[in-house]
Amino acid sequence: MSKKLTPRSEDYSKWYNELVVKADLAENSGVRGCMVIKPYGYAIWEKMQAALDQMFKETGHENAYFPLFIPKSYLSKEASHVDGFAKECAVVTHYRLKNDENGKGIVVDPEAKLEEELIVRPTSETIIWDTYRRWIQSYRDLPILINQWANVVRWEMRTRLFLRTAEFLWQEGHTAHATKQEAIEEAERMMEVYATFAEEFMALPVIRGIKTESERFAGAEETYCIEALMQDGKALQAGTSHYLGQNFAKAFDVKYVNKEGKQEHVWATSWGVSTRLMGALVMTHSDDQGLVLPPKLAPIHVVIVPIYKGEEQLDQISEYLKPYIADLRAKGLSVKFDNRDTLKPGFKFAEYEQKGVPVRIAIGARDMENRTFEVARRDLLSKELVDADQLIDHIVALLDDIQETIYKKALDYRAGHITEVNSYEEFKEVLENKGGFVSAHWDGTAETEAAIQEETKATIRCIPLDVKEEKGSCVYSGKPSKMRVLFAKAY
RNA sequence: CGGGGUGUAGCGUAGCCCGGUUAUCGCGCCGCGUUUGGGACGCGGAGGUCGCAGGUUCGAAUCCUGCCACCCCGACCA
Repeated sequence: MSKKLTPRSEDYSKWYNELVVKADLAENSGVRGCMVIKPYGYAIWEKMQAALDQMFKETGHENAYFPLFIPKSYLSKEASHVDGFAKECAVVTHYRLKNDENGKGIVVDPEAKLEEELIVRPTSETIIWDTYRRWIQSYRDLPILINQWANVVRWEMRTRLFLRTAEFLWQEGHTAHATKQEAIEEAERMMEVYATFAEEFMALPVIRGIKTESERFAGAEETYCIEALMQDGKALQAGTSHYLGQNFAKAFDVKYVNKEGKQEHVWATSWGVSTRLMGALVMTHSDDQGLVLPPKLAPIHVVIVPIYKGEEQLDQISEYLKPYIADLRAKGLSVKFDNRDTLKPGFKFAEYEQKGVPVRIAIGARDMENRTFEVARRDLLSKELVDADQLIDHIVALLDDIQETIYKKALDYRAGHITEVNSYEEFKEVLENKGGFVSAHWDGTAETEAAIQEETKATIRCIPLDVKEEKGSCVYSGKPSKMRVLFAKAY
């Protein structure tokens, strides 16, 4: 790497991009704003998918799949929804190419213009609600609890690897309920699922909260979110869950007959997390040597690097290791034995550190003689000798410890970067010099929110769910305020 | 979409302002040998539409025009 990488440096974006590329997660594809997710990066995404999918199933959801293309007219049925997405839609206008008559290669066949343009989904509310209309007649058909794993396209002005790509992978849940209360509970439940996933699997502490009206999802009545803090002091929205009220049901005329025989519009939610979580993972735990992966999401838990002279010694080590590898795998661990002969151990050490493999075992003639293994942990970059007899138990416990340690580290960092302020001067000073979340009183108006954003680039990340009632006055307007909200500069 | 910057081998780059031999260097890659407890060394070798398309010129990586991609800042956003 060309310069020392530090997550706190001004050049954070460079650090981030280099780290992602060097750690073999992803790269820019050259197709505007799209990324190639490499196998190692995708393996992490698959781990995330598996964990989330199980949590969705445990909360009663099923997977389904809806079309990529959305007729333009669908999008305009819900007024605020179209306002929110119209400016970033990819539009399909034709369905055929032909050879240019002047021999200039392939051109769009003007004869093949679509009667109605198709939008590449930026999110699937509209096409799903158009479908739900046909599926729902009676209260007996409710609730519908469906999740979709898909890709979506948002023609963003500016893209950033993992955090904001033109095409991204995500899951979107879309549920329909007979009552308002049930829908609100669903939206809150899924926010909690996301928070649990972030904290237990990603080792990423998050703040549960609700968005202000101006930050709300286009078409939602309430947007719940989990907000995380990155190492450079910027906030990142890691997941959202929306209570949609009856907005989409009314726009798409989705009604059901209740027990009393009366027609009613259904109540809706939608919720999603995306490959942005990969960005959160990188930016939360990484250090100057590369990635640090939480064991629960690491594609490789343990890498074993042999240290030897000559083929004969390598064979001896391979043979010696067999039962240990089998035992580790029997514990459900993903173990890689790196017996590549062309690279020196030091090179391999550095490579796996860059990739964030949680535990590394080094084994050579000396260790076999002493019946020990050299065990190194990625998070602390420390090494110790472990008795061969205790290896398996040690590794299992070590992985748990790493998961917990990096979570605590991130939690401590965040705790040190939530600052209560009581004046606008202090507000600006903390934002400028320290970063992180700024907890401040706010008068509740969109005008104040916009003015603060204009002047400081900070937005209200959320009104935390566990906020305490507390009399105060708005840091900006001085008007009375009942509680503090969290501001931050955000990605 | 507005402002700024960059584009030369897989990666990182020199050369560009001021046009002129065979386009520079490092890493990586291939072969052989020696190595292997923290990113090895020697010798030999391969690899280039200088982002793309036009133009100016006897001659363009270098000057001009257009386009594309990427990076940064802004507006927008998961």
